[in-house]
Amino acid sequence: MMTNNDIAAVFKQIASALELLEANRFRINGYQRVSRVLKDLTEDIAGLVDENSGSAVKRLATFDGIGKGSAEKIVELVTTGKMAEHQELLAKVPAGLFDVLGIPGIGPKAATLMWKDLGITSLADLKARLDSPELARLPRMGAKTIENIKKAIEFREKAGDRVPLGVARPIALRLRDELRNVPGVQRLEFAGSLRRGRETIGDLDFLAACDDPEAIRERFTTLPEVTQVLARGETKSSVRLETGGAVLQADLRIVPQQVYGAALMYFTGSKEHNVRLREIAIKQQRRLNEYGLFEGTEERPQDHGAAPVAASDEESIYVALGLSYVPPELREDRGELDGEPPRLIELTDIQSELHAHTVASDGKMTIDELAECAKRHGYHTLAVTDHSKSSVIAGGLSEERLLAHIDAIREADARMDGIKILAGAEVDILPDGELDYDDEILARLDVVVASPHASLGQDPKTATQRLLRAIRHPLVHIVGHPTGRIINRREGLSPDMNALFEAAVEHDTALEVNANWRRLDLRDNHLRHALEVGCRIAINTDTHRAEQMDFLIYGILTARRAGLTAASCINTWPAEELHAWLGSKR
DNA sequence: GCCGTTTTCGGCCCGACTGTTTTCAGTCG
Repeated sequence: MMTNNDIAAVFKQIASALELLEANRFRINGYQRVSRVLKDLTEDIAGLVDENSGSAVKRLATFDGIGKGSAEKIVELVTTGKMAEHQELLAKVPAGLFDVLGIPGIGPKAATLMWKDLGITSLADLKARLDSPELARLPRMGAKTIENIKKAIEFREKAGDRVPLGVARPIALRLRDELRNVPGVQRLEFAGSLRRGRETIGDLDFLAACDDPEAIRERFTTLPEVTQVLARGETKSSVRLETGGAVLQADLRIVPQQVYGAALMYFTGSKEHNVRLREIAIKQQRRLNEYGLFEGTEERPQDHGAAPVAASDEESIYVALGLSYVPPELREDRGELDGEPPRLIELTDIQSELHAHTVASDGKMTIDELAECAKRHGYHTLAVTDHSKSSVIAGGLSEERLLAHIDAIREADARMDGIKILAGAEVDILPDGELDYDDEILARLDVVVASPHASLGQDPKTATQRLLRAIRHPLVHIVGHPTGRIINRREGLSPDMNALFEAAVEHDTALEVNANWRRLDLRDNHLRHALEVGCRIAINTDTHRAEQMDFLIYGILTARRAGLTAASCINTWPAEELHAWLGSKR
């Protein structure tokens, strides 16, 4: 069974092969865009093709970036398991060369030279010949370049995957605060995918405005975490750093304060969003770059004394282009420039936590400690939701223990002021969709969060049926971390998400955005489609220890990326409204 | 390759930095 990601990977590889064969760069861009669009789709392409390959071509070609040609190639790939063009390219380009191209600093020109002139066809080949005189004889291949390639290979092997948001963000906050202490710094923020709240981060981007550029540059390139300085230019520096077990690249861009907004916009990206904005500017006979929005189409207007139409803040640039301000989380070229962006949910909108664990199962806090923690966050309601009996490793509760636990929760609720404590459970959705407690027990609970924990390698059809049963169950309020994926570690279930969303609307069951940064499940693009059909959403931290309640920000960022408004999130509702909704399922 | 409020051809974002260059190519984001 071919997944959307599999198909996207084929298109990405075609683009890489064409780069190595020095094809037209716009054609390469075209294939790259198809790959990106495919990754973002929630419709199961293979399923679409299975139903009717003719209409699948038409449907696929309706997505921006996918034309008739690519649509037909997708159908060919899904129906035959192969794509002629892809196979032809693979016959021309050695497979190992893609890894060489993946080394930072090695682009298509260098990789092609190594291949054609020296017969290097894999990363192993390259590593074996790093010190050979033939390599040094290639054009533009001096001692420094070779040294940089060595370090880049080392970095790539050590750094591995993109860094999860929850690892990168605390590091970035710490570095940001440290850099803000440098004398003369007027503004300093992080930008890039971190500011956009992506679930994984490629590198850390910082933007500074300051009186004394040399001071901030010096501090940045000599931070104790820095292991290598890659660039140290007038306005841009680049380093590799190791901290807290993470290996990352970080960039610092320094600009005058009066163009800070334009630079922040440019540095926040995404690249594709920036390209769209610049195209809009061109249509208006203007030019947009990191120094501002300028009248006319002259190159580098900032060098010729031109005054920008807008530059100091991001919003003024969107407005000058005739657009609404787009929050960073939405800047992904997914249609955010058409029409008015919604008013996105914020951290302070959250008023309840509906998924949290205590020492009764695998949490570290007692009921009282958990409730105090929730109170400190200003919540009006906390649901205590320990694991059910099948989650043996997590100390899941037998029916007897659960009944006693419910009593203890009720007592704590009676004892404590300032917060409503609800008796709940995180009930396993068993592999066949059955729940881990029977209905009589479930009916005694104020809140039922039903979540999949085991058999997460199920095929999509079985997984769909499994989750549908839970969504349709009249006593279930929320389906927790619906796919069970763990970022960079486990794919999780791949059900027909659209079928889940429709059922969730029909049965008034909320779907969770689990805010734990290892999960972020629902993920952003799933959630975007859930909102299109009108699902109710819960954002929960799944807290096991006090500090994990601060994971909420990752759930909020993910939700904002999907365009979630406060009203659609049950955790934002006032107590009476929330309690009434929970009660409607009893 | 894709696309269209200059639409079926002719465009397709823009700038910084490094290294190896005598004036710029390659890479990156």
